[in-house]
Amino acid sequence: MMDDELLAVRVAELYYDENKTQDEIGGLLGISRWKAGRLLAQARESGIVRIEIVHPRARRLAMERALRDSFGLADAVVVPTPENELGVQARVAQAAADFLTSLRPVPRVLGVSWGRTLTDVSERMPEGWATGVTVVQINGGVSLNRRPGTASTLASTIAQRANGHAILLPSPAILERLATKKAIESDRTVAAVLERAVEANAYLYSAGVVDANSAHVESGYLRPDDMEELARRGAIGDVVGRYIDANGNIVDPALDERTLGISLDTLRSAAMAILVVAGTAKHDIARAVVTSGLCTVLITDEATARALLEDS
Amino acid sequence: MMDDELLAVRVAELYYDENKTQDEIGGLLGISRWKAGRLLAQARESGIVRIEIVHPRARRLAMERALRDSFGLADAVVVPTPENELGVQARVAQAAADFLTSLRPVPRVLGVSWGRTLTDVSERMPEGWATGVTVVQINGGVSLNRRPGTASTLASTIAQRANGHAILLPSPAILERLATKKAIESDRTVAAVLERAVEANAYLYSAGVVDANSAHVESGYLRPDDMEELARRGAIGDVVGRYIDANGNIVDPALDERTLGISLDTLRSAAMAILVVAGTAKHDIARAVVTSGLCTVLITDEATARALLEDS
DNA sequence: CCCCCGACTGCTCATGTGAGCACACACGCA
DNA sequence: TGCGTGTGTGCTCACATGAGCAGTCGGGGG
Repeated sequence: MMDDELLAVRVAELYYDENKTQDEIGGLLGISRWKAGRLLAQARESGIVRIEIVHPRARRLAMERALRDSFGLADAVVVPTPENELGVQARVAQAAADFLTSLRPVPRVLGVSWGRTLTDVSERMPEGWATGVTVVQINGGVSLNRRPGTASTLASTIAQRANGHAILLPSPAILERLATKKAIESDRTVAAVLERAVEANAYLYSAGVVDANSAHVESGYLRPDDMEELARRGAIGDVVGRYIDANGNIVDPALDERTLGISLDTLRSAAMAILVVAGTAKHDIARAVVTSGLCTVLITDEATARALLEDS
Repeated sequence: MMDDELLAVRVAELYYDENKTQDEIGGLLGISRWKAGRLLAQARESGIVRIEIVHPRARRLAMERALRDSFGLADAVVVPTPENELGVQARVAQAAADFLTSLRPVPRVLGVSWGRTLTDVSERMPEGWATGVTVVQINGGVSLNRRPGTASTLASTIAQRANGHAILLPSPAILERLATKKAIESDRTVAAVLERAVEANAYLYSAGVVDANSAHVESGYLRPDDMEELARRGAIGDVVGRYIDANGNIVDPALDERTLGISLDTLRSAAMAILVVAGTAKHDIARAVVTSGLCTVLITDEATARALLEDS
């Protein structure tokens, strides 16, 4: 066969652009119907024919399969990274909202963390996405945040749109003193929430990075030099307020003791823990979470997924 | 149906990325096999699914059809414009070479013009593209050109690779005086070539633009201020050395009289006249040629084709 | 109130398509 | 030369797919 590739191009053109049948193409190019078919398959495989699904809500199923296999996840959702690099979080948040909406069985109790990403997710939940879901906050809130109440409105929004109700955790994320934390934790109102939190059917959370403009610093729970110290100790980022290293281990036990919310072990042993994470900055923390078994479901963008798969 | 589009995306993903069968998809998404099929067709139509043939030799068959219909061409070849904008001519030249190679019936006598584009075409003709084709030069050569002999080597190359022979036109393109032109034209050697030229089965030529670094200026046939004058008179570009306006009419009859080669009417009444034209600069001259019936076959790039179709 | 119209659905049936198979041919090795 | 091997070809057959069609539903207009 002299120039197979060129012929494959002709076949692909006639098939896809002109939608001729393989038989017609065969007749037209003087080859058998089967040869045309084989050339076509070859063209698709070798990438001469590229089939692309261009839609904001489109997913990358091949990568999802790879992620599930590589990290033993129950499920994975990968959305294409948009060109402008800014809409990534929006895309991923939308994907998370879609995932929750079509999740079966519908979780009766959903544990949620807080942060910019999850706020975005909450706003994208469609009205009536489920009926009667109880949303529990799983770690301390952001009452000190400049935009007050984001943590609580986030949970409330998700709950309301499912005609359910939210159970909020009336506590800071990190306490200054261990004693205070113990005291708050044993308070009836707080303890009751935590009890519901560990019983959740599913957890939805994001992850933060060790960075001076983290929500923890912005909210005043940690100071910039605390961050530097954490980084020095090998912290990669945080999950439900708890700072971990590349292996998913707690970096600073003393600090962790003062952090109020469900434990990482609760997350690890959960039937369903959904991590929503987007953007280049979060590649490392995403890897840490995924490799240390903290999530069963990963929802992310294509670039992050590729980064995870590259060195698995 | 609440959100048809989103469903179409899911179907497309499962069909193209996961190659599930439409029946499987139906079962998976809780819709009938036929609905899945219809959604798929819809997704392709609405552009959610984009099927692209990425190959230097790929063509744009839909545009070719449109060009044939709009301008009454016998045939048209449109190649995708590459990203770098520089390889356009190479792509189009390759397409022209391919077109000639697979042209049936094989022309016994092929009339050729000269220029950068055609030189490119000649170099891309495959060895043994045909057998025994006589290649005739149809307009005056470029003996004064800095790279001497391009016009003749171009014709010779095409002829040699078809195991045929070239008939060269031993004359300048434009003569300084009408008397000289008449004299040369009536010379036996020149007249004989022109006789063969008008008998050609097919013509292959390109087009030039009215510009100070045109090959005509570079070769010394015209001066920069001649060009300005031509532009002032409404000249768009030249075809086989003859300058025309947007309607395909000769701009300067006196100049045209001094130009040696086949007439535009010969071209217009030819059974096959193949115009090879590439690049943004040549959109206008391409339009003039195509609308005034100077060619029966157009070989060009996608951007040029689009420009032609936009205001037809 | 009913009826008509259009959009949508799920079907039948003809056609298009891919997996698997037998053969043919060219090549390298004994 | 004879033999295996591997690639490429055209076939059969089962399955996937699209065109066309009748039934259904819902929303205006008489």
